[in-house]
Amino acid sequence: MQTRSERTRGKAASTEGGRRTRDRILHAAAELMFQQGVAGTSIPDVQRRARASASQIYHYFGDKKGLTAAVIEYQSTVKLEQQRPLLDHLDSIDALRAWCEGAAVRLDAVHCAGGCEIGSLASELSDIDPSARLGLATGFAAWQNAIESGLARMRERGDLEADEDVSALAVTLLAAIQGGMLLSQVNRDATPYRRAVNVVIDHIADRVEAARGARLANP
Amino acid sequence: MQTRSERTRGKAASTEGGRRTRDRILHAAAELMFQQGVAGTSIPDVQRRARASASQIYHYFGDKKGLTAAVIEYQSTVKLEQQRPLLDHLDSIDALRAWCEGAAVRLDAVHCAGGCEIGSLASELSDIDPSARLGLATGFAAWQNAIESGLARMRERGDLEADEDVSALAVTLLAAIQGGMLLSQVNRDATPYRRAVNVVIDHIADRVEAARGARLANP
DNA sequence: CCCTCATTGGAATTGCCTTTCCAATAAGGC
DNA sequence: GCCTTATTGGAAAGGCAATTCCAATGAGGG
Repeated sequence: MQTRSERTRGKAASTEGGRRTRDRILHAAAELMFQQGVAGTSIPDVQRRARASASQIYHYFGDKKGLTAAVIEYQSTVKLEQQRPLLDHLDSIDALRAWCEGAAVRLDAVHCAGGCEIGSLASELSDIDPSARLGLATGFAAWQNAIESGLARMRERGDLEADEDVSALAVTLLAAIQGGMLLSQVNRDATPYRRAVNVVIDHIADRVEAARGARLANP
Repeated sequence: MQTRSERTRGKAASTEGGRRTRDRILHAAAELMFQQGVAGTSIPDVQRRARASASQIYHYFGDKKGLTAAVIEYQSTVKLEQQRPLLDHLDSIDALRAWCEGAAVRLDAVHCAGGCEIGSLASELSDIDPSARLGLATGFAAWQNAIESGLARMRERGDLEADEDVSALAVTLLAAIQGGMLLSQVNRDATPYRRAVNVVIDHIADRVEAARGARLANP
C-alpha cells in the first residue's frame, strides 16, 4: 500500500537505514509543523531537527507538499492508533470524562502550546490545499467515529434513549474539544477546554439520566 | 488613543487621503489574511489588493507584524461593533439560536471557506507571536462576555437558576462555535457547526426548563 | 567479487519577500 | 505664497527558502 506522499513523488525506503531516516524526518516535521505551523517550518528546519540532508527529504517525500501530506497522514493515523485501547471503550460517562481529562493533562504539561495536532493543521491548510483538506477531513471523521461508536454502544445498552442522535452528540463533543483547545491555547490556560468539555459531557449525562427515568416509568 | 500598530512603528494618518489609504490597506490585509492566512499573505499581495505602494504600507504600519496587529485589532473590535445590536440582546434561547444561525447562513454563503475570522488568526499566531496572542485573547474575551452577559440577564430574570454557571455555559457555546466552524471548514459543509451549536443551545434550553420546574415547585 | 540501485552530502540556482532608501509631490498652517 | 510635514512611487539591497544537480558512498543480490 502506498502512502499519500508516495503517490505524489516520494520514494519508499527499501533498506533498514532508509526507513529509519524517513521516520526521523517524518517525526521531526510533524513536531515542527505542530509547534510552528506548516508555513513556519522550513526544510532547513526539518533538516536540522532530523539530522538529515536536503537530498534525503526530497528523496523520500518529493517536495514540501508531499512532506506535509505525510505529516497529516501520520497525525491522523498513527496518533489515533496510539489511543486505540482508550478509544475503543468510550462507552460510559466516566470513560468520556477520563479521556477528555487525559487531553487536559497533556495541555497542562505543555502549558497549552499547540492546541490539537490535527486542528492546527486543519485551520492552516483547509482553505489553501484541497488535498490536505481531504486528508484532514478523514482524520477528523475517524475521531468522530470513535466517539460516536461509544455513544451508540451506550444507546444499544439502554443508557441512552433509542432515538437519541448520538451522531450530533459526537460532533458536539468533538467541536467542544477543538474549540476548547483553541481557547485554551490563546489563553494559555486549560480551564476553557475543561469547562467546555465538561459542560458537553454533563449534557450527555443528563440524557443518560433521562433514559434511566424513562426506563423506570416504562418498564 | 493609539492603536497597537501605531504603538510599534506605524504613523497615524493626518490627512483625509491618508486615512482612506490606511483603511484600504487594512481592509485588504484583513481580507487576505483571513482567506490565505498571515504567512500566506505577502506585502505585494496587499499592495495589489489595496492599490497601494510598499511605502504606504510601511509608512502606516511599520512592518508586517504591525500590519498583522492592526488586522487583529480590526477583527476583534470593528467586527464586534458591527454586531453590537444583536449581541446586546442575547438573553433568550430564541435570540441565541437566531444569532448562531446567522453565522451558519454566512458559512453557507461562502461555502464554509475561512471559518472564523478570529479563530483562524488565533490558531496560526498564538504560539509564535506573544503580542498577537494577547490581542486575540482580548478579542475572544469580548465575544465570551457578550454571550455571558445575555445569560446573566436570563439568570437575573429567573430563566436560569441562581447558581447556574453562566460563565461555563458561555465558554462552551463559544467553543462549540469555534470548533464547529473548524469542522465545517474542513468538511465544506455547515452541518457540523449547526449540530454542535444546536446541541449546546439545547442544553441551555434544558437548564431554562429546569429553572421553570424549580420555580413551579418552590413558588 | 561485481553490478545496480538506494542513499547521502553539499553546493548552486532561482525566485520571492521583507524592508530600506531616496526623491518627488501634495496638503495644511501661518 | 512659504515652509514644514505627510504622502507617495519605485527602485534596490539583503536574506532565506524551495528545489535541483552531481558526484560519492553504501548495501544487497547473483
